[in-house]
Amino acid sequence: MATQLRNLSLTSLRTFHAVGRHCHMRRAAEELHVSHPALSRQIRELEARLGTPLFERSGNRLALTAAGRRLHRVVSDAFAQLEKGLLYLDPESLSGEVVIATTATISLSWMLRLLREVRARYPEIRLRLTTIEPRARRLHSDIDIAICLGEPEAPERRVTALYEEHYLPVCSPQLLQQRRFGRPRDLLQLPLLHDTLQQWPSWFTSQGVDYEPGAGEVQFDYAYQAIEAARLGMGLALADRQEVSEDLKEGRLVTVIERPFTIGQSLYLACGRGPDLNARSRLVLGLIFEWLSSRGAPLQAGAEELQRELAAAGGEGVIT
Amino acid sequence: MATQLRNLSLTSLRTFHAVGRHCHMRRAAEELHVSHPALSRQIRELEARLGTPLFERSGNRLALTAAGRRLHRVVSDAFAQLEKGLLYLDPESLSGEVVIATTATISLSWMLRLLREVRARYPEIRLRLTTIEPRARRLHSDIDIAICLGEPEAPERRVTALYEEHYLPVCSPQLLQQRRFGRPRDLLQLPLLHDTLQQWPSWFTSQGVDYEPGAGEVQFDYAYQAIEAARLGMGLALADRQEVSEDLKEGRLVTVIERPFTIGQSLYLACGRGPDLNARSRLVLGLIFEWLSSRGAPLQAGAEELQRELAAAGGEGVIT
DNA sequence: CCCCATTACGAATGTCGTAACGATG
DNA sequence: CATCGTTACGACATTCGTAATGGGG
Repeated sequence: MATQLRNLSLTSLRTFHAVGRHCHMRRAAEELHVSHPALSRQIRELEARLGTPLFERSGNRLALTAAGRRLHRVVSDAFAQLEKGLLYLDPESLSGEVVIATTATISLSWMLRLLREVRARYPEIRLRLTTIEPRARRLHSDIDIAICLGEPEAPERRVTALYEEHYLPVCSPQLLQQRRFGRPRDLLQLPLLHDTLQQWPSWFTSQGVDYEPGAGEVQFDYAYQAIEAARLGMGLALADRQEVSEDLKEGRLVTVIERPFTIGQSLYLACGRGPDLNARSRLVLGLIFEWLSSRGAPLQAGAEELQRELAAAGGEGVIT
Repeated sequence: MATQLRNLSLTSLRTFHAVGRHCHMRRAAEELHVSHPALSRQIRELEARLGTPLFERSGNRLALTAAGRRLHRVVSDAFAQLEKGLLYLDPESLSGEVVIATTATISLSWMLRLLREVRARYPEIRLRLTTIEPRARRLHSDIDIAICLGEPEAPERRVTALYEEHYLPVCSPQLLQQRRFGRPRDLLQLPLLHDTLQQWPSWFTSQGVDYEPGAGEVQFDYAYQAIEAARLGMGLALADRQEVSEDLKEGRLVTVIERPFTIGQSLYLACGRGPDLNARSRLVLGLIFEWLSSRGAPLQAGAEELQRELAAAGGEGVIT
């Protein structure tokens, strides 16, 4: 059994790809622009190398064996992957700018890390990051991709809900030390860090606790400031899980108590429709989706649909 | 720009795979058992076909261009996939039995569906499903793979925690109708379905509600019986999210209220260690992990490690 | 002066197409 | 007897290896 790829002729795999798809030599030969006997010999050679029949010959009919089906699945996947990867090789088609707009909080929490990944893969793409206000409704026309908190008004663009924000109380592990906070009311022992969304009161209400301002509380304009303050051990911030996922993974922040809490606030993605979406933006979008899903963001149905469309149009590999 | 795979010689891709890895013709030639000039021409031909330089020649040094890095990533992934797929083609190495042991509830909730998938892919493998009690500590020696509720005592096996059970109140959508149950105590309006684990009282306690047996309650021995009763509209069952994921997806059951609740009960996987784990079992394990992760099971760290080991040893594609 | 990549040319290998064969329904 | 897959054989094309060339350090 030659299980090593190096012992195989890759042309025979390409042949097998076509023949396995049609299960019909004549048609496969037509597709490949070669004669039928050529295929027959390629297949036979491949089977000999593998030591396993790939087709069941019953009379004049061809049918894949179980091993054949397995190989065909693998070969099809691999070829599809190659085909997709070939789409965006040409630096010419990538040269140009992609303008990304998002809030200051998102840019600090994950967009910058993502852009580092984008640049490593596609250095030909010039990137520009524009900061917008959290509830911005209008988008400047030269923005290619926008990630907004709240639904923007952009009828000429494709607007997709990404995921609903899911807020967690987080703080520095030093601040928490060994203590455990089992009940929501225990959190009032620590200073709370607010931003203008003012979610702490509704969080306590949702947990059935009366909230009253306590000692050491600080009010910020933006969430990223409250999060940075939490990193510095200044108190408890209420942050979206996705926005602090890297902090949690790397231990700069810890969750204090696990309670599901949302205020119906969603992240929205706005991009050009079909032809208005250039190849560069499609690539960046593909990496955005890979980034979010590889980090467990609970993508909404519309977002997954867009992701599939992009993948079908030709995405690439996996962020490592 | 020839972005079509059919216009490329696949041997040139194989050559590129080696040369790109070494960035050194001489060493790559050694690996492929061919002469250096052969590689040089293959690469040059490939670049011509693609219309894009893949290597930057500065003096005598080779370095991948951005396009080259992208192509190399894609090609490496595709070849790795092929290589893995080739490992388990031979029906000979698969012929034999795999004995899987699990609880009655798990077998009905997802194991049978998974086995259908396994059989479709590897019909050469004979499958046997053995039912064990939820808290079984001892495993019969001819079991290849066991999925247990609670940690089994099996020092000679590799025992891995899969995920912690996460219980949800579920019922038939007909029973729920249009009503919404915002507070945990509202659930007492519906008849509760119990199994011997008796988790309803602790669920209510965890939600700060005093529980007292109400009208229409039914007590079963096993969880799968309570779940089936819930499907039939007999009342509310408390079921592990994973165990009812298919029911939720297909609308046979709906969640009544979302509250995180665990009782520290975990699913454990027991299988042979290294050499005791035959190829057949490895394949089945690979599909088990793909099944669970593609359905969003919150796998524990040890489980993901085992999954990676299996993938490295040679798994296959994705369950569709 | 050594190491490396590239080019040139004759040789070997592999692949292909045409034609004939065998089997099936 | 029409269709299909397989085998046989001569021709073509690609790829290879050896030897020679040209840059860099």
